[in-house]
Amino acid sequence: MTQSARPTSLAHLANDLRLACMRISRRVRFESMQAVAPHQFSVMARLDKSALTPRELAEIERVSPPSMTRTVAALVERGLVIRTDDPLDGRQVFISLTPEGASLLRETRRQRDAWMATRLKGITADEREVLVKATAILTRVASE
Amino acid sequence: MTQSARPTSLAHLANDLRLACMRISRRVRFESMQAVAPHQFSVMARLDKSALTPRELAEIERVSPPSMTRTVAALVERGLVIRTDDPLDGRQVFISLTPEGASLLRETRRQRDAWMATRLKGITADEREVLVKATAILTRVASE
DNA sequence: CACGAGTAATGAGTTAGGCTAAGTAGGCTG
DNA sequence: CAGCCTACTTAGCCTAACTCATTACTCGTG
Repeated sequence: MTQSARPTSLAHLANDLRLACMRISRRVRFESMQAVAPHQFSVMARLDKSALTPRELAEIERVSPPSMTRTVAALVERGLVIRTDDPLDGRQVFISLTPEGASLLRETRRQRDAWMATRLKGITADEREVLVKATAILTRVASE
Repeated sequence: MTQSARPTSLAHLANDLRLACMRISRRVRFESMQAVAPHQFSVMARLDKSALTPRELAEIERVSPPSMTRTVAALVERGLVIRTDDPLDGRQVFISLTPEGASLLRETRRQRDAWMATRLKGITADEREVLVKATAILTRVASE
């Protein structure tokens, strides 16, 4: 009630929309499978598109290189990612998903989507139409 | 583009909307002030409306009572919250924000809102109207 | 072509926050 | 008032972050 019935100033919209997104995000993370720790899952998600070096992963995840070494080691241990030597630069290694890792990633995403879809079942057709339009805007805003 | 131009099935909407919310949430968390650790900030936010006992905080944050003891101790140490004995039940204590804690909370929220508001400056009036409606729906969905 | 500077990754050691189990103090009830 | 329950804390362990130091390799230059 405090959220939705307020004047539509930009500041209020920013506040309410931010809170709504953060709550949704929080609940999605909570409800989904906990097969790997959040920081491990985050790394796996980065590897979905392409293989990366430990340093790149560390920078993307804003973590120190030794921490990433540790996280990667744990994922290698579990068979979810694999290390490959760079043939051109002997100092570097590439980290990529194993089939098991890719499968786990897909499964987790499927569960998250399922949770979200369940939530959306209760809305009306009009509301759905609003959310479809809003999603396009939000996606653009998030990527700016 | 992969996000917004897809058919409006419930499954696609769930996926796109979830991703958009999670990205926004992630970016807000990244961009805002890091004066206190996330779990500490979360506790402070809970104390904004009213004082709570350690047990209540532990349950809300889904953390064990000893962990909450530690978190609260760290916040007391920094002067951001204060412990008050319950005059009716000598076992209990109440945790509440100090003026400094309340001030830090406001400042962090202000920063987060500012980030979000900046993002929203670029949208059209129509889009804003869509987001206002969507926010009400999302807020309801997130609290179900 | 050898050697010093620079870079990638990792190892060692510390700190912080999570947990469980156990302890202490205060309230409640037969 | 004895015994039990509850609220919180302390103790001890585990994991994951950090910094600093080390190893292995690359590259540029004298």
